[in-house]
Amino acid sequence: MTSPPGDNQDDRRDGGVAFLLAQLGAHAAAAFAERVRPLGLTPPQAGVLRRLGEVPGQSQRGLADALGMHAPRLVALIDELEDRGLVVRDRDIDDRRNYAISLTDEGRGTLAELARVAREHELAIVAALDDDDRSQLLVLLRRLAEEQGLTPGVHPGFRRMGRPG
Amino acid sequence: MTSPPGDNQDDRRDGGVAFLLAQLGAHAAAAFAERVRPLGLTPPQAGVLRRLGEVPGQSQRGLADALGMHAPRLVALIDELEDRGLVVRDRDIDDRRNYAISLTDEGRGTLAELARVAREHELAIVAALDDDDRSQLLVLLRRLAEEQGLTPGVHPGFRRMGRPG
DNA sequence: GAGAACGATTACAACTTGTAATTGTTACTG
DNA sequence: CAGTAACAATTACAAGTTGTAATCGTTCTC
Repeated sequence: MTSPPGDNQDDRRDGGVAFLLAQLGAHAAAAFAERVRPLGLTPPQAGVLRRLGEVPGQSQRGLADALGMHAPRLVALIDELEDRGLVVRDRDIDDRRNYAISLTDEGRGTLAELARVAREHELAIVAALDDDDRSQLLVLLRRLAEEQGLTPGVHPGFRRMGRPG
Repeated sequence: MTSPPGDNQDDRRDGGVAFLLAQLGAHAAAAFAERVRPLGLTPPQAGVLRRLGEVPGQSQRGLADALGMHAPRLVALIDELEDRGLVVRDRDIDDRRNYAISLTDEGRGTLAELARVAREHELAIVAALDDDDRSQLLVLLRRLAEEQGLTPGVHPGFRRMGRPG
């Protein structure tokens, strides 16, 4: 027994770490969706843009794998981003089956705004903690994520997110 | 730029607290759904049972409010739980509009299994941490949840969860 | 009593996601 | 140098879930 009778509410569902993570995670995801809505983006689209900023010229298959989503889903996302002029599809000269997806100048601008929004979002979420506590929390969460085998930057919920306003 | 020096990657999307919370939260929710599936329950149904264990004889409206879900959604959940003999609908004698929902003996048995599963789930999630770190994490997460105005025990994602196997 | 308010229910519509089949291109192989 | 297999991208389709609006019975109030 790790928890004495007095404070064994540690593993109770409404007070345990697991439930709090699920609760806070859903809240953080919803809040982020709210923040990127004014940019006309959904969280999955934001993930696509960010990934393209890191690794330009990827194929759609590569993007889909990196983001953990299915190919048909990605097609629709790219379609919308391309229609709005944020990304372009260029044929890969070596292998014309592949499309090389890249950011346009406008896409880079949106990505910059996205970075700003993400920064604000982060600050809003950790507003209750001072710098020391934030570092502490970051260390603990990263340890959990690693133990659970989660890939950095890949959000399991990229598959289901609401539309922009 | 790849990874600038120092620790300003704290607010980068793939490493910040906000993203880690969303990532871990989605993972924890999915893992919990997986664990309750053998019991033939979805997470929302598990929430209903747990709530009924705490406050028996509630009306459906009371339950819906307490769990943060819409009435029509709750009707379907109760229907299934009642068909399986886990809960019963009794008319409120004072106000016959209300149905008083209670657990059956079998429902109490399922609730006990549910508690066991939840305990295992909690331990699996925090497996990477020792007791001190768990307490520390719990304190930090509770502070975040309070700051964000989250109601203890109410999961924002109770509205969308998969079916049992 | 007559009408407004409320709980529960049903029916409906919108949305999102996963699977399967299609097309065009490249690599392998006899 | 065919001809087949494999792969990227796309399209079409089907399934499941969720939120809104209308319906029915009951209760409170004037």
